[in-house]
Amino acid sequence: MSSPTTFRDIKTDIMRRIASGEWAPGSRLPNELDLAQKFGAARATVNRAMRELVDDGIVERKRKAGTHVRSVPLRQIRLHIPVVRAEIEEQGADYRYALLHSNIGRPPDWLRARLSLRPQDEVRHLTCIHFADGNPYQLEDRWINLTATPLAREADFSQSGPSEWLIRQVPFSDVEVSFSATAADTEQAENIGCGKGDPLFRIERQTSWQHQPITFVRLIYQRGYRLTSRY
Amino acid sequence: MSSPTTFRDIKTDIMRRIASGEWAPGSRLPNELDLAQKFGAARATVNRAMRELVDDGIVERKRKAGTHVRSVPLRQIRLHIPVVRAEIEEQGADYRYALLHSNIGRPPDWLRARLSLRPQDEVRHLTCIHFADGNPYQLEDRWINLTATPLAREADFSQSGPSEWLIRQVPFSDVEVSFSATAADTEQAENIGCGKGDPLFRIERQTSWQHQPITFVRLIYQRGYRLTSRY
DNA sequence: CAGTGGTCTAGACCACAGC
DNA sequence: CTGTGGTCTAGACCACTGA
Repeated sequence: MSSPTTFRDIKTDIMRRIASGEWAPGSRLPNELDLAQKFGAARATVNRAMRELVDDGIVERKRKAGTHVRSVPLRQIRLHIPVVRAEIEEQGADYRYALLHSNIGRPPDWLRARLSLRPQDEVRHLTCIHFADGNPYQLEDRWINLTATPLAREADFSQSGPSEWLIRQVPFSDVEVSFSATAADTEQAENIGCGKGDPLFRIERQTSWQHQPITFVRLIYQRGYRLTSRY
Repeated sequence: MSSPTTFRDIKTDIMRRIASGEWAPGSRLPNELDLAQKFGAARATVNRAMRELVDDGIVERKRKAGTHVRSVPLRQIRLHIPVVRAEIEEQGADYRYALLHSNIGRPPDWLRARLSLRPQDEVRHLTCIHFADGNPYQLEDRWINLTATPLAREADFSQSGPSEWLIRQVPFSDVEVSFSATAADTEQAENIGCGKGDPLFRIERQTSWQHQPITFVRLIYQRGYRLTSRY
């Protein structure tokens, strides 16, 4: 008697059949009960395999309609956005942080629109630099909604960055992130040590939690930075 | 009699306790059996909730050691890298494609090193433009390993791009992707219609399948492009 | 060695949505 | 209306790994 069929076996076999063309894009797979009999497994085991295939963007499922191979496989990656301190220390470099500027006030219009802030909301605005081995690595331009996180009004960001503080205050959040390229303006060029107009990699991220806007941040990386991921 | 506790209920409750500080970062959660009793659910239900929490980067689990709240929550996103045709058409714009250049030969050294190609391997090199409403949207610089995908030697890429062809030939793959900013060189500036030295968003992606290198591609986007995602 | 998570089974009820 | 996936249960065996 051989060991029982695992959900991994089933997943692999189904992927093989899809790759081989036996189950073409758009075609319908047998239902769970039939597959369970075919593989000699319980329906729950087949179900787990199928859920992972959905998760991987390989098939789509609908009640009654059944399971279909996606006609265009969904190209998706799991991107880990590193916390800058950890990223630098993992490279074996020395991490240092500096707060350039901090103030509290009414948000500018573009920010109010972007975060859907109300007229009475105040924000704390911070600009910081993160260094690796003494060289500028990342500029952080951070806005925190004080209505959502009132403790940020008095928090001390002179020794460590607002990211690390926020992640403790708000462990989960809904996030919208965007990646782009930008040209260094005069101030950025000076702070990060590159020429004016040099291409810099930029991440913008706004987070909210339970429909309340928390923070917006713009991260500018040193010249030549790459954000890399495998999947 | 109320309806049974769902894995979602359990997940939500655990997240609430973590957010409230009841289960602090680094602390150990009760084991599955205890949680199952506490929630009045089967162990399998608790297990599913916990597996999702692992997946979301909120907890870590090890046999015997138990389940611990991650001390630094893992910031990860699910990034959907759009197929350029779909991306353009979803914006309601007209998609057009042009092949600029195609040839077959030995790979340059940097590519051989990057993809771990063997001395006898040949590659097909293609450069293409993707247009949105007549404007250059993306430049594609594509290298295909002909040993892995011999059909690419004769394939016709004059009407549609190699991405769409490859995705049909190789539905799954292991991928390494990187995002960065680059300055437009003379040729890129001309092709994409921007100034030389302008900052451009770049994606580089190399894919393999079953330890065999398939392709390397460098995508350069029009000025001002943003890759955006929610999670 | 023993506690913990990893997984499978067989059966059940249910919700949704195509037919 | 009925087929299909979505989920829960109770129980079992096993594999890893920390104490």
